[in-house]
Amino acid sequence: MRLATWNVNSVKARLPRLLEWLGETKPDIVCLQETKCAALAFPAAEVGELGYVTAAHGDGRWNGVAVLSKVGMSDVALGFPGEPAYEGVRESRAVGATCGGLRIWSLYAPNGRTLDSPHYAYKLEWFAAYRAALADELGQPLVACGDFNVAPTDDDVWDPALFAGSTHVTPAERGELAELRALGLHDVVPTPMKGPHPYMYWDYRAGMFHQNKGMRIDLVYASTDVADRVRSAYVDREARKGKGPSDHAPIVVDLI
DNA sequence: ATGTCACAAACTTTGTGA
Repeated sequence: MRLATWNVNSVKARLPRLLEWLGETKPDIVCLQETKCAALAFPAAEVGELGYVTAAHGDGRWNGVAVLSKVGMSDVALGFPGEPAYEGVRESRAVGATCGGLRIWSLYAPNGRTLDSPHYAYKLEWFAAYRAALADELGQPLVACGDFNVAPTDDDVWDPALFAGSTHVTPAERGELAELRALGLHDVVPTPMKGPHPYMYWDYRAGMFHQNKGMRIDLVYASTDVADRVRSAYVDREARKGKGPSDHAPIVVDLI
């Protein structure tokens, strides 16, 4: 069983690359984030030709998440109970589905913007609400993965000093990850394709990818039974190269 | 590091978000 998660930064803009990558990598289950696509506009027919069924949750211009599966799909959940709204709008940041005997969540956590922004408070509330909702789903093989917009440790950013006073690295944000792990979830850390750090996000600007100034903010959190089945996990940095990439690379996890 | 990219409306340029 091969599982993947990828923040594609617009599924429409990335569609040729996504289809090529799916054909080469052949994951059984794929979690996508930042599809930036209304649910009805998702290219389900195109991925369908490769054998995937789709669960898409989308607003249109911003956010948007999806699960693709070749191994069946049931119990699709668009968002989760108690999911908070931002400025009155419940955004498309979580989609759940049961595929191939696994409970899967594709997550796109709020960015937070700045520490004094209402978006930061919303980010922390969103994590707490997700954790509460997930408590009802424990006891089955489960994977919660996607763009968490939090670097778990200082080793997960290229220069921790630059992040002083910024989002993504605060004790409060890292505390939310710790609370998720306290539910019995395990951080499946992928192997980097190059260099010592399993970064999968590099800003488009300033040659950050070339200099490997990246971050590990996309995470795979797996229940114990699933974590015990992990044979390998890697960051596919090849997918970040070339013309028209996302600013994130995919993570690929192989389960026994 | 603030050097790019994607989107949509104000639509051949700008504002927003990341």
